[in-house]
Amino acid sequence: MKSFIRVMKALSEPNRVRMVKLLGRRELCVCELQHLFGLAQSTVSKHLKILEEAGLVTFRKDGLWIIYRLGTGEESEVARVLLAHLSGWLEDDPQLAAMVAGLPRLDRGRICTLKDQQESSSGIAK
Amino acid sequence: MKSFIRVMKALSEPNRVRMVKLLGRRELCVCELQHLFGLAQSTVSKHLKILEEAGLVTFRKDGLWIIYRLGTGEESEVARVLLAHLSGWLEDDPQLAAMVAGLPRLDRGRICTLKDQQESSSGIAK
DNA sequence: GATCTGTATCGTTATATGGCGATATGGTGA
DNA sequence: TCACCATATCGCCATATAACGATACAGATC
Repeated sequence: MKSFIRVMKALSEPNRVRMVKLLGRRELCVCELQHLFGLAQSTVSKHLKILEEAGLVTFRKDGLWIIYRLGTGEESEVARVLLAHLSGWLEDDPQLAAMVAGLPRLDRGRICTLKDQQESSSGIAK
Repeated sequence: MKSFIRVMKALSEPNRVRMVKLLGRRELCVCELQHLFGLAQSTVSKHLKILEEAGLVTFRKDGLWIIYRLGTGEESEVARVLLAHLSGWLEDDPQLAAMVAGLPRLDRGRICTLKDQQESSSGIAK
């Protein structure tokens, strides 16, 4: 029951669901997600931790960057099933669509390196 | 997105999930659930409302009783898919198993009619 | 109509959650 | 070693949620 609830709670928050959907397109580092969502870095990090503890995402390190990608759902059938369905669900969410549209223009090397972070007002969601 | 979140939130609370599982066995009125869970009547009613708004359960009236049963998920694919999976998931939850074991002994006419409600300490969950 | 009785709603309280800024951590490179 | 940068963690605040008791509503019975 506990692991089931963990997965359901993780997917009970719209921004977390959008993160999962985006990671279904391609892997993303924390600062890319931060720019896409227009949230504080600490907020994004916390969301990712919740998703990771639910078995929905994993990560690898690349230098200073921590790059998140979809989990395989190996540890949790619930996670596996929901990940499978999520790839088709919610494609019509406007905020998600806007972020997906912005994905190609998203250049990790350019975005995560600038220190004038106030330019992060290019954030889309909330 | 909103209806998706509604379903996920509804299934993010262990007692609500157990209610869905129990209703998968047979339909139950509010006071039967109240006795099974050992919760206040108002709490049970609120949980059922949340499940109903998510499309996971429906109800019919039988005299004074309001009898809840599983929804068909007609209105929501998310609800339909999760209801289908839930019938197999979580069968090993101890609290749920205890309630399922008590189902045969549960007699609506006997339980819901007594006014000595302090006997409701036969509640199992929490 | 008056009165039960089962259920829904309201008001309150304690805890959980999402958000932020500040700080800690840990790898990179001078 | 010493900055520096991306990320994680901490502390705080505002809102959401689960619990309860009290009350309102609605059907049944007298």
